[in-house]
Amino acid sequence: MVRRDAQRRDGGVDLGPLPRLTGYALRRAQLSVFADFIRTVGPVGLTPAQYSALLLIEANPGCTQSAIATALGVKKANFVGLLDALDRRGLTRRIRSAADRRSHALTLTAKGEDLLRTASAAQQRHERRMMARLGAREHNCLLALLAKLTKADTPRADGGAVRRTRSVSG
Amino acid sequence: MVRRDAQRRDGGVDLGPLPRLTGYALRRAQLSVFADFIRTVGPVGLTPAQYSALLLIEANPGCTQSAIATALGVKKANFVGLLDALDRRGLTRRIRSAADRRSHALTLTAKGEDLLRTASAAQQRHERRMMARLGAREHNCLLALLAKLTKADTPRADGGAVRRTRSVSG
DNA sequence: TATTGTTATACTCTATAACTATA
DNA sequence: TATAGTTATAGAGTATAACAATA
Repeated sequence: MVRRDAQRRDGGVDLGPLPRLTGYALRRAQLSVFADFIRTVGPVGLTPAQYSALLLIEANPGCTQSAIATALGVKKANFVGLLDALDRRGLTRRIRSAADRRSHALTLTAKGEDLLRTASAAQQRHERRMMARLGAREHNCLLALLAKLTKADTPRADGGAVRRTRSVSG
Repeated sequence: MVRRDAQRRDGGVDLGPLPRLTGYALRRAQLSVFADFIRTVGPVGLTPAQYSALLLIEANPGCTQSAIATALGVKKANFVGLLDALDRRGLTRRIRSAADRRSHALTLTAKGEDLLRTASAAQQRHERRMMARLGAREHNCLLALLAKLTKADTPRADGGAVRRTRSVSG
């Protein structure tokens, strides 16, 4: 019963140890799930990043740009353009804070709330499809494992401070 | 016992339903795992993409560029630069195929095999650390779930053919 | 001095089209 | 006519530095 499991193939090529590497398996799964998300929620007019930004603004009305950006794991500098696009479409609004006039209080407009509702309906169809790939119990198990895997590290975006990550190019 | 689980916070902001979205949880976990990979294997001189390319070439000596690129889920056009970098460093070699003179047979050089061995030692330290975050049994479970989640879809890179994915910008 | 939002910039990834040389 | 490798290019995503306004 010696199962040759280093023999998994993809279009005729031996994948070797690749499918057993945690990072590689995560990357493939993530791309697969995002592809379905984009097919399902994309037609509403939102990318995954935009959808998650709207969700966070809805859950934290009046919150600051930096706070949302950090929670999303996005640099504040890169969050500006993302917000600009939502603002331009009249989905969100930036309001100068009275307490601290450097910062913006973010809110959804009525139009933003409407679109978010539509997007969330699509998102739920997507989510149900992902759950169907695994079954409810195993899907729940997956989410727990992913949270556990993430918890240990993940000091990302601006809030992260000291972590260096020095990219290796070439 | 009504657990308010829409109340998970990150630096003072309510994450709402975000942590329960499969795609979002996958993205965060993947970034966390890749960050550890880069810290551990990066100093050897390989990115995750380069490491996986070397693994595939080692497992399929003489294989064609398109075959490797497709198996990795990379467009053949984008694989050229990746291979160029490895070739320039003397880790891989492209040999014109005698049978079909359009294609290249890819192989590792002795230097490439050496570096891959060093990288794999580092990769195993990384992998053990990821396993330690979950425990051996649960880590195994995670890999099984990810494979199941990926299997259903994933028609990526050049081989994918008809799939469109139309990106949503703005 | 430090922080918020911003601009500018650069580097990586990814996607598409078009070319060449072979088939 | 189709395929393998290549080039060029454009779009996202992400990283850093620096600036104005405000604290």
